[in-house]
Amino acid sequence: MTDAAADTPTPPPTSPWERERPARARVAPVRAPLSRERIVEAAFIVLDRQGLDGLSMRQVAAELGVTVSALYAHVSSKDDLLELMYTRLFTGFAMPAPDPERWREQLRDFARSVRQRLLSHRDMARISMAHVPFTAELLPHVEALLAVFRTAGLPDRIAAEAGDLISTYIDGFVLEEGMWQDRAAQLGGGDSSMARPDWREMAGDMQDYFASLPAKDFPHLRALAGLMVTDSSDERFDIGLEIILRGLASYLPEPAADGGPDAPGAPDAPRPPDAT
Amino acid sequence: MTDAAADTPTPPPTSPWERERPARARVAPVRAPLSRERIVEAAFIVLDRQGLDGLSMRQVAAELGVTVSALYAHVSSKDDLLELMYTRLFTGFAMPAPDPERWREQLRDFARSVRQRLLSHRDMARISMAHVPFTAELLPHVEALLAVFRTAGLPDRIAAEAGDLISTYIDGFVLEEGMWQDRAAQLGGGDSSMARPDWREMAGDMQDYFASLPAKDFPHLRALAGLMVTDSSDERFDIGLEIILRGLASYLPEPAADGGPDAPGAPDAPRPPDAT
DNA sequence: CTCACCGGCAGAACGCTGTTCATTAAGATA
DNA sequence: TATCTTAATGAACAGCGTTCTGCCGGTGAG
Repeated sequence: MTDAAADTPTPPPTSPWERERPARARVAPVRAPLSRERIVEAAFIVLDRQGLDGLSMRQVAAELGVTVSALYAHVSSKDDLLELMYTRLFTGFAMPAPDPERWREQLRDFARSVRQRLLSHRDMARISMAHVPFTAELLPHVEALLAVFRTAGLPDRIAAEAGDLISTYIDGFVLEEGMWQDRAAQLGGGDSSMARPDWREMAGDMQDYFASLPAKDFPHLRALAGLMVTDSSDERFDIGLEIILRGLASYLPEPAADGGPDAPGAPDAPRPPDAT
Repeated sequence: MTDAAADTPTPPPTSPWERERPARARVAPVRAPLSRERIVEAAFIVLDRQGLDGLSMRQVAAELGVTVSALYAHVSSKDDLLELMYTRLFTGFAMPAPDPERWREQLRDFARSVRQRLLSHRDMARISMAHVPFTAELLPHVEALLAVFRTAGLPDRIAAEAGDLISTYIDGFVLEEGMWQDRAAQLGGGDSSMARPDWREMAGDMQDYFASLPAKDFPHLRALAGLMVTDSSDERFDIGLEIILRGLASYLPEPAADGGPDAPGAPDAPRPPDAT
């Protein structure tokens, strides 16, 4: 504070327009010491903005106002970060307590909730597809799912596959949803706010394309064009899910004459979504 | 040939040590003019050797003894090349003529054949997952699949989803197979010839891990550990497939008492793979 | 109070990627 | 023989994941 002040002249009193960063606030606002959680958080922001192909370590670092190498002090690799994002997507996910009388509804709710979580971040199904839920944080979820299957009365060999089957279905369905969405956005233009109308337009184009196929060679494709490309994917998701649930139900012993009106087990007893 | 020869002086007679390329035979042996087909072929070689992550345009070019930019005269982008590989994997795939009495067997054969094709090239399920079979070359296959569903008697809304459901299942299953295989190889060491013993060892480790979980918290996971990680994936594949087929069968009208011993339609009539 | 330490971040660098550009060599055509 | 077309080259650009070295500020010991 003596003559040393000549070497480091006291900066002029911070001018009003940059008053908001008084103490060493150039890049790192001194707060938030860059934890794993903050990195994951920033990664989700970049993911939603630029998609999985645009999710680079440099972009995540830029989102945090930090250099790339700083990330590697908390995250060992990009794969590590992706795995963190995958597990964080499903932590806190409420699993049902197994109820043998409601296992179909429980699985329906489960599947729909998983799909919603996957849809809550762009390209999340692609990330989910590349990972296996056998990490320590996600094992309880697998256990809870198995519990639903087994207490419902499914044979062990069926229960062992059912979880994979349903999870694969959800991931694959949402993945495909995202692909169509991307294709529509890319076809229409870069503006992401235009995704909606472009999607509807593209669905119409697809139906027109199917309808334009030679009737002699593609009778079934023409007949089902209106069903394969629909406005809302919710119905399609439920139908595929119902096929799986009915397949599982076929492995239950026949309800032994105690059958209430909602007795599970009979493969044709539970009402289909709307299979006229 | 007048004084213009001074501008382009005739090169000295090729010195003896570079005599081996008398007529433009340095890299391209003048034969095989680098068609799309040849590029795809080389891409498959690189894919099998280095996996999808090691499949770069430069590697493909090197495999052909050609520079990168030469590829772009025949292929518009890497995505284009991947799509070419995807469609070529399934061109020439024999689809069954729909037979209402054998639709389950036909679908089983179909699914197993598709799985074998996916397994015939490394990481092929990852490529398949990223594409939709709605290209001109693959549309007949979709049509044939729909024909099987509809002539079997499935409602249209079910038939429209069944193709996606089965395809997604196959892709997802093989994808997961490959993931475990990669993880085992990567854990054991880079030597690809060691893949087999490492896989078995890893399956044992997984089972041990499941068995070591606290019995109080993971009873079902412990009970099914031996079924979820098996030596051969063939059984598991068939079981998941059978669940789907039974689910589809549940949408058929009850067989009207004409039933032979192999009558399709009854969801519990066809024998499960081995669901004790 | 001083000094050494040490963790967390910056900056630069390496080798790789997909893609584009101008250039060149060779064959075909007139 | 002169021109045109084709196909491949080599260099370049921007970006990627990852690693290494060095700085800088806060902390505990003497």
